[in-house]
Amino acid sequence: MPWEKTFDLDEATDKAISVFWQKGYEGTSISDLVEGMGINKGSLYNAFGSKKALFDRALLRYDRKNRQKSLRELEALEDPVLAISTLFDGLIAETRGDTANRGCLLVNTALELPNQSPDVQNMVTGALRDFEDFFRRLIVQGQKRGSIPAEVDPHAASKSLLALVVGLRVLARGTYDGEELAVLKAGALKLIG
Amino acid sequence: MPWEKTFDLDEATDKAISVFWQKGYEGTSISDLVEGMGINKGSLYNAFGSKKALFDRALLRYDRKNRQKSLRELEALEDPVLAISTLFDGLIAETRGDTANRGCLLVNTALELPNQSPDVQNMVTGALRDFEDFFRRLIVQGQKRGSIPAEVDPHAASKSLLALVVGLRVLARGTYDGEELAVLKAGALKLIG
DNA sequence: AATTGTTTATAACGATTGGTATAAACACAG
DNA sequence: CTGTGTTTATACCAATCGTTATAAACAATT
Repeated sequence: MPWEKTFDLDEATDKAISVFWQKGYEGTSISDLVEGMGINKGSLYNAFGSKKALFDRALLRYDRKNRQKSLRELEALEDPVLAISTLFDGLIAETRGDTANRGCLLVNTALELPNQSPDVQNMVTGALRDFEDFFRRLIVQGQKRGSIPAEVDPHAASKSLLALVVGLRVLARGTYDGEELAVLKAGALKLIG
Repeated sequence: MPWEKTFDLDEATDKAISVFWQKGYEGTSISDLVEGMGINKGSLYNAFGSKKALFDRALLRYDRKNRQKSLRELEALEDPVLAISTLFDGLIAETRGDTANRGCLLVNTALELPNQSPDVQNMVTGALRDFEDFFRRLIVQGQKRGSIPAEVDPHAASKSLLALVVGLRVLARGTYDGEELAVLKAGALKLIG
């Protein structure tokens, strides 16, 4: 048995994420990927098969490492209002550090949805519905504990919060700066207060 | 003086809008435009100069015919809460009729902002800030008339409303259907109530 | 009918697209 | 040292990209 791979697939995927994130799927060429990932074109096709397959893998990994991880940590706070407040603080802090205005790969992809493959469509819609469920669970929990008024409709409020997050991500790509986005947190809290 | 043009520039631009709207700027090829606009490639370049120039013109016209027109009509209602309520009704009705999930050309472009030309960047950010100003004027007006509580912060609420609209437009591209988007109206009214 | 400028169709431009092929360089196992 | 299989570099593929050029068909004014 000879030599079993040399570069790390996940590391290479992380670099691919970075490229897709900046340029979008359509706007990214194989040359961009070869340059950004630091591997040869032959290795890329040998390891990942195609541009589309690489994007699928990159998007899946991005979602797991970012959205899923964050939501898990926030839910572990066991304090719904604090979780939502902290979520927005995090989004705003992330935007402040995002000098290239990359926004969120998931939301960027959500806007290209009709032109994406079914695999990608399912991943994106699944992630967004998962996000909405997260908000709904928090609201119900908060109402049980009395920190969120019973008049709040969990289904309506969770969808509104998701729309607010998505809107924030879009506006972060060049329209609003960190200071302007910060006021959206007040809007989020108003939706559950 | 000979023959002064045969096809209508604005009509042709409308058809170009339709193509860009469905496929995005990057995803639209000259062939797509020639086919969709029903004119020859030579005529296209003679009349519009370049793909980029055509997109500039298309985006400008789209904004004027849609966003600017709608906001003007809503402001003429002279009833801030009704105006915002009607705005969301309109967005939801538009989404229901949008079987191709085209969303909003302006928001679609806003998400591609960092990769767009300065002209386009300025047009998009200008339009979004104009949208925010529209909300702020309505809120101030509503507070004067007593239909909107004085505790509402016009600057924060107007930005939150804009984010909600933008989020709605993104989620309309394949994640939520008309019925699900309808609940966002309640969220908007809560932000000013 | 001659002039003028737009239309069309068609061909071509160089550059780039996503993807494949090839062969030498290389790293490990036996 | 000999396999085995990955890496690299390089060349290549047909197709498409945005754009320009050409020449015939056409519509209007003079």
